[in-house]
Amino acid sequence: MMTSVDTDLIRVLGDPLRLQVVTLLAREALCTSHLVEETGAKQTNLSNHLRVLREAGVVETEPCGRFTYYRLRPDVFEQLAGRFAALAQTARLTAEANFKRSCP
Amino acid sequence: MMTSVDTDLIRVLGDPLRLQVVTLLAREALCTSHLVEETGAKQTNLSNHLRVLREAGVVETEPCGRFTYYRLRPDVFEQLAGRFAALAQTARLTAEANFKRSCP
DNA sequence: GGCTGATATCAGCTCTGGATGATGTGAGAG
DNA sequence: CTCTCACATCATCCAGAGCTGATATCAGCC
Repeated sequence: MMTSVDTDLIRVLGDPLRLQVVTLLAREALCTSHLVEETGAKQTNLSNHLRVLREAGVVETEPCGRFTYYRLRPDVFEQLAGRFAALAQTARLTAEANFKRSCP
Repeated sequence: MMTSVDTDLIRVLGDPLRLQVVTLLAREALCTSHLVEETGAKQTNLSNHLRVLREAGVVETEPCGRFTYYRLRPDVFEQLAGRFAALAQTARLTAEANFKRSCP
């Protein structure tokens, strides 16, 4: 079954600061100092969250001298959007047809 | 700005058991005992998670005698899918055009 | 080489959030 | 009315996740 929309990925995106970072990175590649400036979060904290995003495959890094550019991986979000769209579609169908399992 | 894809909603969906429930409910409306049976989780635990889903507006309930039917609200997922699709699109554009803010 | 600035890692604290057992509520069967 | 069953709520426990300060790494500049 196509059930499991990888929980870990959603979990990673369920944090306010991380989602803010993701939203910022969607528009342009940024390095850590930019993100510190934009979010107001401390460097250490941000670096920890970026590590989480990196390990989840949400972002990729490109070293540039002393700086490190972070950019979003669009395919991750395309897949995620697709999963949710599919879920929405089956839910819509279920709602319209009023599918329900009878009480035992 | 259309930035903030409501973190709370994503957070709610970022739990394995809750996502499993959502996936089950996408196909057919079920009552708690069904979900207990399907997931193998304890009734109390499941009831707690259902409360979270209810308060997040993800599911709606319909009492039916002693039973309570849970059904998914498709619009929630349609919106969510739309948000992620938009995010994916801007990220795709950014990646192809290689938008990056210059290092200070 | 030594220094500075950018970023990552580590260790520790705190507190949220999930799991569980006991209990409350409310509807139907007898 | 009473008993049972479906479900919700409450109180508690504990692991995990986020925040922070200190430290390590690593690249460029002098």
